[in-house]
Amino acid sequence: MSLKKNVSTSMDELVGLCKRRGFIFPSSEIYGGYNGFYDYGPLGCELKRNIKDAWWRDMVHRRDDMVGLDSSIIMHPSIWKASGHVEGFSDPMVDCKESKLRYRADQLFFAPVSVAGSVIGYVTVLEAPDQQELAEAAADSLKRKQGVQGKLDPLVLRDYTEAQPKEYALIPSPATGKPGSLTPPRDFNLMFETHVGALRDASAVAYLRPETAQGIFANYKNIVDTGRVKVPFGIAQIGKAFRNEITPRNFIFRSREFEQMEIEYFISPDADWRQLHQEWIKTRLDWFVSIGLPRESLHQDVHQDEKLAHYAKACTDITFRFPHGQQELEGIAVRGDFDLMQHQQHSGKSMEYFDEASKKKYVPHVIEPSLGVDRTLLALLTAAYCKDEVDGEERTVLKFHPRIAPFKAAVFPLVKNKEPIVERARALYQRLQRRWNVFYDASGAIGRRYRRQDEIGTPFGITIDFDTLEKDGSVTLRDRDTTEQTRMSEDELFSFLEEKIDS
RNA sequence: GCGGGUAUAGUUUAGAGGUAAAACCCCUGCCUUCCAAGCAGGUGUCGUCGGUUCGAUUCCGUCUACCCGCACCA
Repeated sequence: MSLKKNVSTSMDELVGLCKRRGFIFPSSEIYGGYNGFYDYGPLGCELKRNIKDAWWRDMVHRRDDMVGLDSSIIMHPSIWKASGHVEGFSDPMVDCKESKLRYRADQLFFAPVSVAGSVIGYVTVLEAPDQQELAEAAADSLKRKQGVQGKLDPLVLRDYTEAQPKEYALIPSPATGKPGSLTPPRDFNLMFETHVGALRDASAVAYLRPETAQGIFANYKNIVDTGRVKVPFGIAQIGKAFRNEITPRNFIFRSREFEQMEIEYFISPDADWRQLHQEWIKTRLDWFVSIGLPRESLHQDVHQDEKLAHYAKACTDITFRFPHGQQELEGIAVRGDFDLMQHQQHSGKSMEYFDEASKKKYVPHVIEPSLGVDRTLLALLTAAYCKDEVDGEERTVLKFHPRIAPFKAAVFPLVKNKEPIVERARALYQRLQRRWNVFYDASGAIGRRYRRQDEIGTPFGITIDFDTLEKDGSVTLRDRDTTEQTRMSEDELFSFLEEKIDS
């Protein structure tokens, strides 16, 4: 058997396999599909559930400092005002009609150029550390081109969102340098709106949550008051989130409805957050490896200070080599006390915590490891997808870790026209089924049945043959990745599977 | 949102202005003592809406979805 590395898994192949085998379907496909939404089929929902279960077990059940939460998707609209999503979770965009380029209005700066109080034109610069100098140079060149004498008045840069309607026609496009080709800024809030109650007026507006994290902050006080938790501790939540993305793309990587697994880990303001941050990064990297992502496919993207959001002290993304490029899987941010302070201010409720150990009162800071379930699933599919050759025949294999494989094992009677073999196989299948999600298949040649399971990532095939009945009761266990076979007793089989799947 | 491309069975493809095909897959039966075997049978298709036409899956337009590039991704 020769192995080919899956160096260039193409997204097309993956999408095709997902659909063909029932992992993922386009949403509403019978009506032509619906951009940005996907459905998880029989195998996909098992895979997804296994990912979430593994995360919950490892991050919540197997730790002493974590508790869980399941908050509502629609929450009081004030939550999103406090969090900044109503104001800030939007990107006003500007298009240049001539060059077809698009800019974020808040990253595009302009200023009227005036000499001795009279405006001779406008200049535009893109956001940059030296934008003031660039603008002044542009203004200078404008003055010379127009042959105007005199000293330039000081330039006052404003971003494009502050432009007056009458100025739109005067501001030059950064691409062409000519005025008049920029559109007015178009506002785009990424939150889905809905209405709560019978009235559909402005007072009834509510939002589908764009992240699960705010549900955690909103319940922080409840959990501190009732949960017998002590800082440092974390609250974990898994749930759907919704963002009205401008351009969903790359299959389930960026969709409008997706599922998050988020932790808010509350720490003392005096704690060594740099070290705790590093510990979380390691914890999360190890976890990805434990569910089957190769360590060498994972990288860290450390955000530079100037790239950080205003509420973050540090942020490191864990990225993965997806078919469409090296992209973010999980963000691990140090958010300080921004969110709790915002909610304290907007709700008027104290978010202070009394620390018994230090006898101090404070609002805790947080470290936020936040990842997408769907992205994790896509990463696992990408990593698992392989094409092998077995005896000259190409086969497609999903080399899932047994922990997350949709089916843990498949049971086959070697032939189906010998009733005792079939009976014995069904009996074993039913025994296994009490414990794991397993599959039974009696149709077709045994080799075909193995290949079918290879393609959906079932790690083990168990075959009942004549020796099982006539000799020692042993069964054949066939390994998906090596295709090697081992005979073992049913008792040995159970302890083998237990070790491989549940450890 | 802009530009380009694509859309025929579950998959990969063929096809012609006049009853739409093949291979593989899938299902059933027979056979089969470990890697997609064989035999017999079977299900299933022109993305949407509109126009031209006696007749459109084919020509034209619309919409939708997908792919590539640009832009975007607190």
